[in-house]
Amino acid sequence: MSLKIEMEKERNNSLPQDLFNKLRDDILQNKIKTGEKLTEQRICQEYQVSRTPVREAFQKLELDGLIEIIPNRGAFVIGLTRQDIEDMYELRSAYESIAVKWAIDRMTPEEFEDMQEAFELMEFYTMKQDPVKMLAMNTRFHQIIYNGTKNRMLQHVLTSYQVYTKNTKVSPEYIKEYMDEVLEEHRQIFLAFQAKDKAAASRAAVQHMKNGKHRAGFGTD
Amino acid sequence: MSLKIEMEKERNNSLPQDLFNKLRDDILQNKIKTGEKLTEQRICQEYQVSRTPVREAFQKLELDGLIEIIPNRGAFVIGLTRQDIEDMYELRSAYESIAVKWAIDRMTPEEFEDMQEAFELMEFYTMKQDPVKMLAMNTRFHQIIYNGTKNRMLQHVLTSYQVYTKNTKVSPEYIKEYMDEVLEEHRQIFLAFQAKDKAAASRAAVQHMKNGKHRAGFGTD
DNA sequence: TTCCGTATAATTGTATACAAGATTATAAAT
DNA sequence: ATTTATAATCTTGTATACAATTATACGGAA
Repeated sequence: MSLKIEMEKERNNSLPQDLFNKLRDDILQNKIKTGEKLTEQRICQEYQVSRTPVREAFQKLELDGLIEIIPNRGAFVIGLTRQDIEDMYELRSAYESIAVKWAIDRMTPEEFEDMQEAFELMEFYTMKQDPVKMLAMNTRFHQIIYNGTKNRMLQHVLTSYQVYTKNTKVSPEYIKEYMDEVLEEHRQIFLAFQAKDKAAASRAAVQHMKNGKHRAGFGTD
Repeated sequence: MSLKIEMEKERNNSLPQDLFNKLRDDILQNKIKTGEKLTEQRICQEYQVSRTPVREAFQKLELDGLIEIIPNRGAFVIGLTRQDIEDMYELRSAYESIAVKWAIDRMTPEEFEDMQEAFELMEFYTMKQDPVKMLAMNTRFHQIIYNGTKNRMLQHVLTSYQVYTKNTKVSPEYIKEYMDEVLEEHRQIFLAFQAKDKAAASRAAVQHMKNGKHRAGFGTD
């Protein structure tokens, strides 16, 4: 099965973790539909593994709110509604605001250098008009901030939102038109970090989320 | 074993779910120390179950950030530092603020009635000086708000913070002194809900968190 | 046909078995 | 005594087996 081969390429994690990641992406990308039942056996055959790791992945999916496990009945997919995604931008915005403030105080010099490098690469790939690599650096830029907060709960939730957002987003081609805009928003965040200006960083992060929501096709409520 | 008997009393959930809840509480209450290795066999013997449900519970604990599973090595407890708890109050505050605003718009009349009842019972148990039942109603009051937001992600995160806070808190006897104060803070929130005043509800919720942090022995940063 | 009950099949829940990797103990060599 | 190599033991990772519950199919009665 193609899915299995695809997965084997990048097997640094445990089997349950990989299954979790794959199933999560499939649910977020609507390859697996809302309400659908995830039969253990089907997943087993699809990935050529036994029920044990599949069940362990299911437990994680349940805690992540992507499926509901009804005892003795099975696992049912819970998708994201338009409202869920719209809400998520507001939740993420609140946490991004806190994150930049904490990161400015708690980040190590090494992490700041990483951030600078990530930003400069964003500039580079914007210039080269390479949306895929630009997006990868975008993800990295934010991830460095999350790690800089030194708070596991915040890191986890924001990373989760990042994955959700990425998977429900539009094509790289569409992004191409907005690359300059996105770069400028990150520049504002980066400059605020350089100046260690927490208020400015917070404003820039919130604005970035607001614009991101708009770019993803959601009104500014 | 006493733990098993204790657990059997309230077995409406699945076995992995019960194990998850029990282990989470034990970690938060520091009965299981930070850094300690959770051997599957030990948990199996303690609860008289096989490794399968134990491993499934471990997966959930890992996603919740309470343990770290190192492949082929085992599960190691990650505790909460004082800084983690202090941070949590700020994270929770930001979400409580959003929650009351959403709940005011999205709550059903039935949910509002439940909220009113929960508040009135808080008044009653404050009068009766019963801190345990007062605290139970406190939990219920907030839970009604969370459900009122109609957003699963927010519900999940806030419920999680609630569990964390509850388990790291001081004794009911200590709470007794603050019952009137706590009641008044909830009255402010409730009145704002009655008036559907989102700004006032947000202010009241944030103030409630700020005071709660102080009562738990954490300076107002 | 429609409804209901029973029997059969399918699926989930839990326990156990086996394989692979990690840890510890033992013994030999320096 | 210390160190290193090797073997035994223990722990985890995965698969399978068995038990319990649920879903489905079949057949008879109204």
